[in-house]
Amino acid sequence: MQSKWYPKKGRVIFHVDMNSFYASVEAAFDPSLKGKPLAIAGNPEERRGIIVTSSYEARKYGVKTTMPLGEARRLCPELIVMGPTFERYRTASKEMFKILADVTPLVQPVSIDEGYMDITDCADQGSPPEIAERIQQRINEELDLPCSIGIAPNKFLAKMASDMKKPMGITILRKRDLETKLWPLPIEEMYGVGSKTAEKLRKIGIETIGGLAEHPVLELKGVLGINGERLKNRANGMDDRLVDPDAVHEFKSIGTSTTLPQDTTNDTEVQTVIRRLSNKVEGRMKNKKVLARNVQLTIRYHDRKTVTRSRQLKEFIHSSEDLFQVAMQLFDDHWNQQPVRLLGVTASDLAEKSEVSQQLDLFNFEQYASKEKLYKTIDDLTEKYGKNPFRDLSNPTNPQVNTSFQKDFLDDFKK
DNA sequence: TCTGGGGTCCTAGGACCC
DNA sequence: TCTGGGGTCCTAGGACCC
Repeated sequence: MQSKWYPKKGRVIFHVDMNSFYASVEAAFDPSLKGKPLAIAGNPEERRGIIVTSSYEARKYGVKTTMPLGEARRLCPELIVMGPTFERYRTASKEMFKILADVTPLVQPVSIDEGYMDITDCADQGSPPEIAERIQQRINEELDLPCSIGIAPNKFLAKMASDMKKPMGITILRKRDLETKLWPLPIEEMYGVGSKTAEKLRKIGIETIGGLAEHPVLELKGVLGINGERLKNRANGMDDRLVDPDAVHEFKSIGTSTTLPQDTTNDTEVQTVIRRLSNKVEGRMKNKKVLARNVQLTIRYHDRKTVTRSRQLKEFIHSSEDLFQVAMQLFDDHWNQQPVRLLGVTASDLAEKSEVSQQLDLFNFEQYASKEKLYKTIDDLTEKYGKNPFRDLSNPTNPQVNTSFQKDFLDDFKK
């Protein structure tokens, strides 16, 4: 949520973007790879082999992210291809964010290799370009990794700025630079505009970010809905989103999926895969100490048509057996008998384990002298807080527990 | 050469309640 | 006797990003 408060004074936001991160980490790990065309590809020998990241040397040959491996090899016969080593990337990422945290606690990681910083109150450490340069040098000297940094008054402009000079760039994008630096760019280079949106915009005569910036908002809303207005504001350099260091902990779903070695219609094979995916999701839920109340199954068919089917549950679950049962039920209910290419299991509507067990305690009636006493206590507290935090008291297995208000309520109740 | 796996946010319709 | 409109929840799909 955005705070209602916005600073009167302009902010200074950095976007730090690691350059071809996976490839750079591998080259730092094994310096003999430096200066060579290198690509990281998911499972090189299987059909899921697509390019995840490539070094700048490889990019010169036209090797690009999401390109099938075979095509990449054709474009660049001497391409060195490696599978990903995620542990290495996670370690490097942690070290990188440590360096950012030395400047300010206002760091918001957005993925393994990029993050925003709000350095508005870091004037004592030097000018923004000086701070950026120090960060870039430290990451380069201590981790042997290149990065680009965008400096701007908000997140959107900082993001666009970090893209403007790579690798090892530092780019300042001020409001007064919009006309010369941002507006001439083709519309699809705008963050938030993908191929579908770009196509719609081109249909109404918009070719550049500048064209979007000055287009009548009504027509934009007609074509893109509320997003049309937001994109127009961004194109005009307006973006109020705050740098939120806690956002990274507020994840909303945990899922995993896999493309099968071959398409299948075999029920036991499907069962084996869904079992494996459920185990994996359970493991990650355990690590994060969360329970889930919604399970989603993804099926991609041989023709790449993808359907998702989900079920909202009465109670929170955590075991792989429960995940498996729900996912398998969804499969049996909705599979159209066509060969399956990919399967996925996702847990969502998450709650922290500690909060859910508090809930269960609350409704363990035996610990109170009587049900009447429990309800009386809840009534008293409801009066005190002006509202009852539980959606439906007649169904104690279906409470909602995600707000701090509810936490306070529960803490109070325990007294 | 045929297109991975991890996510988030938004939209829209139907069910249901008031 | 006929009927409005708001709000929330649930489900499914689409768009986008790294």
